[in-house]
Amino acid sequence: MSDLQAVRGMHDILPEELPRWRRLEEVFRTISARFGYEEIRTPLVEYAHLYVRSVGPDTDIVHKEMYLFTDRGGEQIALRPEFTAGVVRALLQHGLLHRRSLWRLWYYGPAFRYERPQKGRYRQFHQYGAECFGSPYPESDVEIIQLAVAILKELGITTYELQLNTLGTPVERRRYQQELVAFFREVRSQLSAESQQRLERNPLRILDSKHPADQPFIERAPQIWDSLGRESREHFQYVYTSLRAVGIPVQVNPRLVRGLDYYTHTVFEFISPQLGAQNAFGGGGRYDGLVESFGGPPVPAVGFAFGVERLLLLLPEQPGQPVAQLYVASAGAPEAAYQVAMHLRAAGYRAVCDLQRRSLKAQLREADRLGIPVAVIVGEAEWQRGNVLLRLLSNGVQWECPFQDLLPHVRQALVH
RNA sequence: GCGGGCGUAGCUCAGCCCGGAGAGAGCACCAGGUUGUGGCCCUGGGGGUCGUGGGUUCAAAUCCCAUCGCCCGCCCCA
Repeated sequence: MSDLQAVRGMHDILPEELPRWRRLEEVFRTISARFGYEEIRTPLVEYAHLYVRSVGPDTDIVHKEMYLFTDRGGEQIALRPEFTAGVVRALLQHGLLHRRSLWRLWYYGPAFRYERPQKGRYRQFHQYGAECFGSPYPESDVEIIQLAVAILKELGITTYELQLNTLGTPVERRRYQQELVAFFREVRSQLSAESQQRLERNPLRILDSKHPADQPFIERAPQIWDSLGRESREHFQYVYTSLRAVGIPVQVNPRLVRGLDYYTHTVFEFISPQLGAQNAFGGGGRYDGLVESFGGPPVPAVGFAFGVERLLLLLPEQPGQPVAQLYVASAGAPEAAYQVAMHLRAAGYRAVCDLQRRSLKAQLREADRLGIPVAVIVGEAEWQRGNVLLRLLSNGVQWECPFQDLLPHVRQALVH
């Protein structure tokens, strides 16, 4: 069994689970389109350096979670740990930003992080996300969040909280970070070991530490709000008030900082109490400096991503659909039954028949179990007369009809 | 990367603490009862290296060690 085991943290999606996945994928497609977002697909792998530059050299993602390998040409390659870097790279590589000043894009697919597996956390996981390039204005932040909310609404997911914060401009953010470092240095020895490390590597993250030892200092720490200029405040205020205005409940969380280095201004997270430790099932924010830092024009952008596996944990059950509409059973005439099935398929019906040479009884049991509503029974005697039997599995009503007239009879049988 | 819990049939689990006679139950699956008719019922049947490896013992599902996997918390994030 151990050699017949999927790689740790990797999961099969079995036929019975696929209806729910397809439902999600369909909603992603239709709601994105409704907002005018276009799909983009980028490779599963990129040069590792891309993520060092975008996500940040001091983040855990780059530090210890990337799947890295050297290809046969000696290049350092990474399995994508997220999508934004690849999307920005594609935009620049193909010069798309010269063709249009605004791009609305969405993506969906697997991503990889070498983490300890847990419920809702896998090494191969799926993300849906959307990015809007070309607007520095808060209207685009609001649109991106509304897109996310529209998807949740369409899926029937209602028990969640949307948390919102701002990190200001890169300059303000840097200034704030320096203030934070200065503040926490004073009490360094009293902080948790993790936070002492964060102080050097990623000080903002001290703010969302769960460690009890850190809490009193976090409460007294300087607030980002005080480091912001007028424009940043107005930007945040606009986002907040217009979300409230359209009835989206928002919780301002001044300690929400998120783990990627490229965020500026608006950051947000969707969290659900149903998920346990991995309670964030979506998140995003503005990243105005990223495109330029890649060597492109100074194009502002905002985006977000959902963790699809976590969304799935929140998704209400779907009623299963039967694999076929018709079961063509044979009573001593298997070849004729196969012929009848092919006839029905040619007419567009989903029809299956027995492949195990089983008894009629077993065939009907199978049909019932599969939830197939109508059986076409091809019996030797009736076939001699050019007829077949139709049987409604719901109530056992059964009748004989000429094979010639099968299609109208089937149509009628399926109405019941 | 750290701490804890759990791995027995396809699934849910009992048995393990207090080692010993055939490795069990329910559900699922297959067949028969109806030699051409599903669901309910009855009868029978198939299916298990007790996660894996090692150790202790006359004897290990049961005790010990290691290892792998899953789950929970930390961490991280979607």
